[in-house]
Amino acid sequence: MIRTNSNIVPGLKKCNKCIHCSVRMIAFCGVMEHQELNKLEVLSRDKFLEKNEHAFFQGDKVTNYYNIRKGSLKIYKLSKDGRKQIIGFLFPGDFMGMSHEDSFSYSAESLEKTMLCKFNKVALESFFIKFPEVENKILNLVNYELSAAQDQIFLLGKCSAKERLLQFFHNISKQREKLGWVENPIHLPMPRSDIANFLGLTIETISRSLSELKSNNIIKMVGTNDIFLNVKEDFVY
Amino acid sequence: MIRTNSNIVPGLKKCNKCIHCSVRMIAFCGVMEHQELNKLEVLSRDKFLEKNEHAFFQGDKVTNYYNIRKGSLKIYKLSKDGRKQIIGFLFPGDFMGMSHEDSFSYSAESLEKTMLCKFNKVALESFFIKFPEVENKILNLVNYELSAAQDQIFLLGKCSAKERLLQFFHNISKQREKLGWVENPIHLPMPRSDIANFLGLTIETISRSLSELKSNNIIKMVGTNDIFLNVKEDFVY
DNA sequence: TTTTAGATTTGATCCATGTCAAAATTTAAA
DNA sequence: TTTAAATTTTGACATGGATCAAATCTAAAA
Repeated sequence: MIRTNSNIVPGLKKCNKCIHCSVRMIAFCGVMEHQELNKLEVLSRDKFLEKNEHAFFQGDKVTNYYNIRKGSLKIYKLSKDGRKQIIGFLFPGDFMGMSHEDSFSYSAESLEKTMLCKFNKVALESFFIKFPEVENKILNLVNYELSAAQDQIFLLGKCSAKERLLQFFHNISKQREKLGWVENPIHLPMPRSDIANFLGLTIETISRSLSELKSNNIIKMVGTNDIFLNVKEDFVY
Repeated sequence: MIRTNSNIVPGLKKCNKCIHCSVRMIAFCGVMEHQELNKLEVLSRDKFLEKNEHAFFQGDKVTNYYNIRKGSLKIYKLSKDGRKQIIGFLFPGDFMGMSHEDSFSYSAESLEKTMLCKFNKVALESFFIKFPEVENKILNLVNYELSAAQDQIFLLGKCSAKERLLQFFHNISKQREKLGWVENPIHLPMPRSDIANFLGLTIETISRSLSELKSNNIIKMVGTNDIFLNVKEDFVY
């Protein structure tokens, strides 16, 4: 049996220092030198989420920012009349919680057991003033998110159901590559209903598209949530 | 006859100082004091675009950033196989050209005669280091853009053709309000084909939806490009 | 003013995806 | 293990918006 990091629970607190953090180099903390890192570390508080637990809700006042250290979340918006649209999935290394106004414009809910670094908003913003390269890195991350959102607009505006699903899988594969995880098979931490919602489709269409991709040998499934991709190019860009 | 600002062409260069700029307070320059503003002004170069002229193309190396001073642009992405998706429209006060990588992830084309302030990328980024409140303002603007992109994802994922069109009109109305222009009637600087593309629909569907909105007295049209909105609430949020 | 090319609207038909229903599978509970 | 609940898949049918075609309308050019 292969032991994964997730099994190493005892002693976690002691190994928890930023300097040993496995996602530091892809998170905003990656721009800091070791001595600066210590000053950031004292601002950080651990926050654990059970599966399907919210980090915050749309409309809540923004008091904290978060780094995702382990696990995953969905972020979604609700309209006045109760319609829900998932606008993204977040993975280790992602920064979460910034808003252009005082309150969150979306809700954030974990897809599995998840670990966050929580920073007081005011404290972290003071930190930016002392370490402008940190704010600059955050600006770069927000620009990256904006670009991802624009890609999603393309997907919803111009792609068929099968194309949306395949692109979604490729995006998860690229995310894993960025994290240094095996790119194939990819694991889907979210149910079909979340995939459908995110891609602007229904679960039935997702299921039918999956069946077609399988019978065309474009993907291979192991169980319901692990997928091998046989096509490596992402067709859109 | 009512004289609008757009008629005042002679003497423009002389009235062109940042201090007198009509969009300064909604643009990033709005955070600067007068003496700082002079230092920014020397970095700025005027750039005029005729109708349907590109400011830059997707894939070009990013060497400049832009402020829109007058007119409007569409920004769009092209896929490998030639599909095009408009991902946004830009208006006076908007900041344009930031990217998370070296090259532009979209193209920018004017919808009408347009005036830009052009800043050398390296020079403006050096300016950020001296005036961190400017970079902070840009971060806020990018967060605003991100939020707008997320709203568009909601629109494409969950709204009917008629809802998309109505929300689009409301967004333009809000934009005008922000600029201190009359909210009603709104003027559409783009052709139907651009509206259709942006909303993930066809021109025929736009035309049919328009006809329905007219016959239900939700909008009133003057010519083909000026619209009175009778409903003031934006239904989604 | 008249002509002409382009843009917009309207009509007829089609199809990709949605909706509703039921069967099969997976996961959790007893 | 067995049972029950939830999730996923498959089937039959409906529909909103796309496609193709033609008729208007608008604005620029002659």
